[in-house]
Amino acid sequence: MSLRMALLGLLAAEPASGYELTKEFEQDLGRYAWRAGHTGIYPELNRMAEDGLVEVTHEGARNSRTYALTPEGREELRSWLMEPAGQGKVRNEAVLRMFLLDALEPADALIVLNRMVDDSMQKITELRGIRQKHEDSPPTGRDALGELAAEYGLRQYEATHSWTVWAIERLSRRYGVHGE
Amino acid sequence: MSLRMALLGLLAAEPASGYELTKEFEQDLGRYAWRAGHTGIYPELNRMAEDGLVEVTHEGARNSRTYALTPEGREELRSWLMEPAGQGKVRNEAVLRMFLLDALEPADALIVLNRMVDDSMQKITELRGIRQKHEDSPPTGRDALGELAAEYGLRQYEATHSWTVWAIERLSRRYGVHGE
DNA sequence: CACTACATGTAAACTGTTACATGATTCA
DNA sequence: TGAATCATGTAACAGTTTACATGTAGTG
Repeated sequence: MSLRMALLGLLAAEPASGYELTKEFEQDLGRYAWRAGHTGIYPELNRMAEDGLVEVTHEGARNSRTYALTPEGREELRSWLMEPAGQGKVRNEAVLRMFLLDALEPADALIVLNRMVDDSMQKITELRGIRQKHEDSPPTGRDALGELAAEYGLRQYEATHSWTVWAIERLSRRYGVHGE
Repeated sequence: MSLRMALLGLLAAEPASGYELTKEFEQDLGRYAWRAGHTGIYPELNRMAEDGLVEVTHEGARNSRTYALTPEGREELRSWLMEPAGQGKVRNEAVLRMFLLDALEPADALIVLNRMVDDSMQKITELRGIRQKHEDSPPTGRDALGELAAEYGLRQYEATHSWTVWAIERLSRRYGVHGE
């Protein structure tokens, strides 16, 4: 159901083909929120068309079909977004790795943690650059989702970074291990 | 594969039965990292036993079986944790909802965002309480995973909270909508 | 003409969820 | 003894991923 909502959300911003939607999932959406590949997306678009949530508004070169929301599709998305969310499905491999770090020898855990510090710092720098670009020229249409995503991602990585630093301190408090 | 690693990680901290592991997934692990129910866990434990990664060390009342890691299991977990992580699988319904908020009318989006502010604030308070408890009596064994989780969750919700506040400001900048 | 990017699809395998099922032990 | 919790499982279904498959259009 969430894949369906993700597609409705993207199409709400602006009509698009399955191919374009697939690329969207390779960006921020797939990075922070929901992963999907073209083999899931194309059949789902067809089912959504059958269910009257989207319609083909244009057929272009190379057999491409541009989909747009129908009023029913827009309403379906709205009621999903408005309903109380509850816990929802969570599945994040990176976070799982963090939780299981205690299973490693302190020296090994430190290697992994240091790698995480570097990675998150790099992402933070990258996202601050993107934010600057957004400030210079505010994005519109589907790109506005990228603005939400960049701000979310930035805070996310800052949180991860701060956690990692804490975890390294915790390690050294416990075992007196010190990294560079 | 990630479910398998999650189980190995929990068993690395301390031997447990499928039932106990299931409850663990209902706590922080299922909340932030990886969701799983007993119907997935029991068959996976059996497969892992076949593969020599875990073994039954004790059979107790009510047909309960306590599993422990074998050396092979420990090595499997270690190499997974040490290998470079890449992007990994991400699937988070709550984040998806955030990204798609732009599809709503500003007034509706504001309702949802205000709900998010309240929710995240409540979680932050809750987790600060848990952290205080951990400081008073440092946890050991499998509970230490809860300490990692609580610290991670706290930073996570703080990031979410900060993002939501930003998103509300963004809305009012764009449309001049104001919430309470 | 070769290569890359565009554009869509199916089938099998794998993973995960929901519904159903069973029985043991503890506690009021 | 009835209810709650402990404890494990199977089967059908839903959802995802991987591998395979095909053809079009533009670029050097």
